[in-house]
Amino acid sequence: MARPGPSRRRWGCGEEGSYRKIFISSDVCDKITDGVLMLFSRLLIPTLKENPAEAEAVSHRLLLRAGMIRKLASGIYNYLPLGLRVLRKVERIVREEMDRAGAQEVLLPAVQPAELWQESSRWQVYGKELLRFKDRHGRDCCFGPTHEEVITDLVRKEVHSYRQLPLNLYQIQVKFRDEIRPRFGLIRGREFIMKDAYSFDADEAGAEACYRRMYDAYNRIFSRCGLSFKVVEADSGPIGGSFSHEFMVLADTGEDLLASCTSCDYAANLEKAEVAPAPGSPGPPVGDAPELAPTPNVRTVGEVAAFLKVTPADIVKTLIYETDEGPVAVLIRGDHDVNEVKVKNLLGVTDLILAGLIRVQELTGAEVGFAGPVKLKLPIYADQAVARMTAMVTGANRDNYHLKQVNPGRDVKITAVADLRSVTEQDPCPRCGGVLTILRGIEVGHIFKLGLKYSKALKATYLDQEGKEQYLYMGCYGIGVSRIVAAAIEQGHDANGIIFPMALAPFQVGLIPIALNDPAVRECVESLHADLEAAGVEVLLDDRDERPGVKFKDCDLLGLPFRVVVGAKALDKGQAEVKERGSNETKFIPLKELWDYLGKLIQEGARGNIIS
RNA sequence: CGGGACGUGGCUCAGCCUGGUAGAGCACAGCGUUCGGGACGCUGGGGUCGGAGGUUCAAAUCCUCUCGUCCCGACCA
Repeated sequence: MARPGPSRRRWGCGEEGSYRKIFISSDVCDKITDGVLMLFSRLLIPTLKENPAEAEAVSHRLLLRAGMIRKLASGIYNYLPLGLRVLRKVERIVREEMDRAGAQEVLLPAVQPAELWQESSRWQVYGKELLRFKDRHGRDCCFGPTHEEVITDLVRKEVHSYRQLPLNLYQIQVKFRDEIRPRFGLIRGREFIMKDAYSFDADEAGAEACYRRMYDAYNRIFSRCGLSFKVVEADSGPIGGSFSHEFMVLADTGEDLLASCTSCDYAANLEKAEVAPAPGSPGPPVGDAPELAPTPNVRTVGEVAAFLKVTPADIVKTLIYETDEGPVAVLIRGDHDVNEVKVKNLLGVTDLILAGLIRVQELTGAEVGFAGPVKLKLPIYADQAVARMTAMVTGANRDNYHLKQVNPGRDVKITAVADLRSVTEQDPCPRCGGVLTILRGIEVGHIFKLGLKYSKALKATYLDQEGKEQYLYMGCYGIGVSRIVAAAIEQGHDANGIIFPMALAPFQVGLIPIALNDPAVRECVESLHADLEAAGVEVLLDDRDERPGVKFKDCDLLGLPFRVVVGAKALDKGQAEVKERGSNETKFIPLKELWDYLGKLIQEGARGNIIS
């Protein structure tokens, strides 16, 4: 019989004849050792009927139920054979696209010496997330949460000339971040698998070109993974310059909020999303001076609004923050939310913490709930919406009193006005004035320009054409490889289990024989299995001595895109039943056409796997 | 780190309030019957009730401490 397509021996199989007689147990072990057959009964796939108590998020639950992962400790997981297969699929796509974009794969150590981190001064800065320990000689070490230091060290030692540039190195590595709160299984583990790439360029223009190449590569990667995602502008922190994008998989369980315009292509992480300044200019001050109003035990915006019969938009919250440069006050309109990332960036500080009850009393002279900007002896930063208000209501810095008719320019000494709040769906798009929606997403990729931060700290330089020493321009590009596995499940599932995109499914076809003891069924399944494997289709043959219902349930749970059932009835007509996991469509296909039928569908579904 | 919940065979949980025999379902092993959507019968193995201390004649149950896990908020792929 002619084999369709190239005979791919993906699992290093032996003779074609060895596909046969798969149910003869004495042979089976040999074949398994050879890696020829993927028999359900031989693989470690400990599926669970019930939801594990420890799992809440869909992907976490289903990964456990499908026997893909098991927890070893908080935020630390074993990958079982099926889970690993999915992970490998992601890795393969990532490798292919990184290579295609001109990056080179390396493998850097997981354990790193403290010296490098001290050199970049992140040993002090990184905090408790960095897992530190000592080796037997008492030398400080850490388990790498990221590899800027290591890669920069490598490159400063090996790269000295502009002739060696540009350079883009990546790795797929286990990382460890001692997260405050690991959660949602693979979405936020402490140990996780990440692809991280670092680019080195002679100048800024080169760095930006590289950034764009990575941007394109990332789009290809996530498309190929079959994910529905959105690229958003991201906060790059104090060092990042103007370029930073995050790749978000849209999912209700996402931990990130993003604002997206329904008319243009503006999209940004909520931390970053700009608020368009309102048009027009503020009206003249109202009244002659602020007016004291008793507000006994009335503290929150809601309470004050109700008590004084005004709207939250008439009120201004005065938030007292502690920073590494001392305390500050931030003014936000009552119906708005402060955006601490924006505040941090404006102030150029790394620590920003709401002051405690006692500190607030020290600094304002009143309990929390009565702080106000009038005569407050702190630097005062006002959101642009506040600066436009007239006759606002604020705390009086006196217990049980508020002030009415406060006018920013007249009564409050404002240090600076800026965009300090988060956008809402009521705000217009800052680019086109269109309508914004707020969505949830899982961050699966982040690219940003590092500039000279690390090359300066670690003195990574090269000689340019004039023989002048120059710092290397760096970029950094991460992908949460293990997180993608979870994200794909968050996006693809139903009540029966996982619905994997073709490109990530551990197998493309689940082959289920009904009534194994029927020789005709057995014969048919054997040859189908052989034909499909030979056609390059990955098949999981459920050879277990289980009732059909059990096999159907497991097949659905595992999320294999196609289920092929061979039963006596259809077989009499020379047919097999093919069910598509995603659509639940069932068709009876003549056996002879099966590989052709499936092959086409799989190719279509896995456009991702084909490099165009 | 703050707030909440929970730790009882491999899994899901009951028992705890009101102290006295450790239970169910699933899973597992054997036998038999079944066999197109998580079958059934019989038999069997498996738990120092997270750990330590205390109260008590007696602790899964009450008290204290401790460890671990999960959920909600501040970090990040």
